[in-house]
Amino acid sequence: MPRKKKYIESEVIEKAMQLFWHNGYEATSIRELEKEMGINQFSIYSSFGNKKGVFLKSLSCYKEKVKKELIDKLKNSVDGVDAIKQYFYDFIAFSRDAKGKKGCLITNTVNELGENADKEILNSVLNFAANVKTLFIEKLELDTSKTKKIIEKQSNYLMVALQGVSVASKMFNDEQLTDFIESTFERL
Amino acid sequence: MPRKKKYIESEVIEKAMQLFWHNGYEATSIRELEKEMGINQFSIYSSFGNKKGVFLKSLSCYKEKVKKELIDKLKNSVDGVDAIKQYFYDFIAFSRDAKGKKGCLITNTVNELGENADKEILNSVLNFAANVKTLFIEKLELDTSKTKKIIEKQSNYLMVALQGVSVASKMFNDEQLTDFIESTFERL
DNA sequence: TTTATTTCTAAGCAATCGCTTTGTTATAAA
DNA sequence: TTTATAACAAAGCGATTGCTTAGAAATAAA
Repeated sequence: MPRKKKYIESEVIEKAMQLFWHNGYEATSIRELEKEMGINQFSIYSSFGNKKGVFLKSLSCYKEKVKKELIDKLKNSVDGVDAIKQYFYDFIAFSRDAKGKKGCLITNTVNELGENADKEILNSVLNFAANVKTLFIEKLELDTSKTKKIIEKQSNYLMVALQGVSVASKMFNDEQLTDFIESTFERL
Repeated sequence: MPRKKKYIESEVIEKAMQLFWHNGYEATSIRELEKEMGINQFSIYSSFGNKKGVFLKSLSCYKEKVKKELIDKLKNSVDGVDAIKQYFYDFIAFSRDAKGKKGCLITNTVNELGENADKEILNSVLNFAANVKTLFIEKLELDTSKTKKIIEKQSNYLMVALQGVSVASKMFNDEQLTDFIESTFERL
């Protein structure tokens, strides 16, 4: 009996995600979300509950996007360390668009909300980081000469390095980023 | 003829800086600054003009603190690369206090405000990064076997690595951070 | 003591925040 | 065609934002 929704939730969340990615969580207002998502506040709240709900869905959307555009490529590669290195370069391209340098939404969120962030948000973020690390470990294990201990150390190294690239991609130029990535992978 | 101020500007700015360091620029309200600085809004505005003015002074205060507690030690060291490595470890301790993990105020600011930040703020931030890089270069040059090109590359490498430590220090544990620092300096 | 000047407290400004409510419009089942 | 139901647009809620203003309190010079 009721009329149908004029919007598709996954489509409007993609737009919300872009806004959070550009501006961060707190700096993104419901009014801006209205405009960007193309639906009004009532629809936002009836579909997603509250601002945090929109953000959590946006985080999921971001993860899917990363999976499609970065993770799957890494997973399917037959290379080990070289594939991870390519992931770093791919991420830099991924983190940019016509509107500017956005870094990584996950890293941005940790940096903005810190350890005192809402637990659901924090879980979502940490869960993603854990997945990436697991994937790095899988790729490192392709070199069977490496011990478990070395692989653990190198995966920790790569995870922090990735955070560095995420922040640095906002302020450093391509030469500096290339220097970093090349140096990072020189001895792995 | 007039009455005297009850507060010392440098003292209240130190407290404002701590608040910005913990919570970021946007998330710090004038009301919170009032409480933390121990003076009221009128005094804040008459001394510093506006919120941005308080923040700019806070950035200067932060830089002085870093200089005293980290930079001077690095400058005075006779070591080269090892002194930089120690700087990384010192930074981690520096970035923590009883209230939590704060990262680096400069990095936090870049990550929060991005490339669209106010120009005065951006200048202040980029100027600091340039100073640190110059100092790293000086220390790298102590090894006279390194070419200019290698030193440029390694200094870029170290600057991005430092950003990584700053963000990662908020969410990673000490073992992961140590793995990162040790691995980072294996490559120099 | 008087007076000029500045700091102080405290109330108040418009604008915006996240969120809710109200009343209208559209639509699928009866 | 009627009717129940949900989506819609828009106005409005109290709270908070950065910032200003008005009046009282304090103090050094006259």
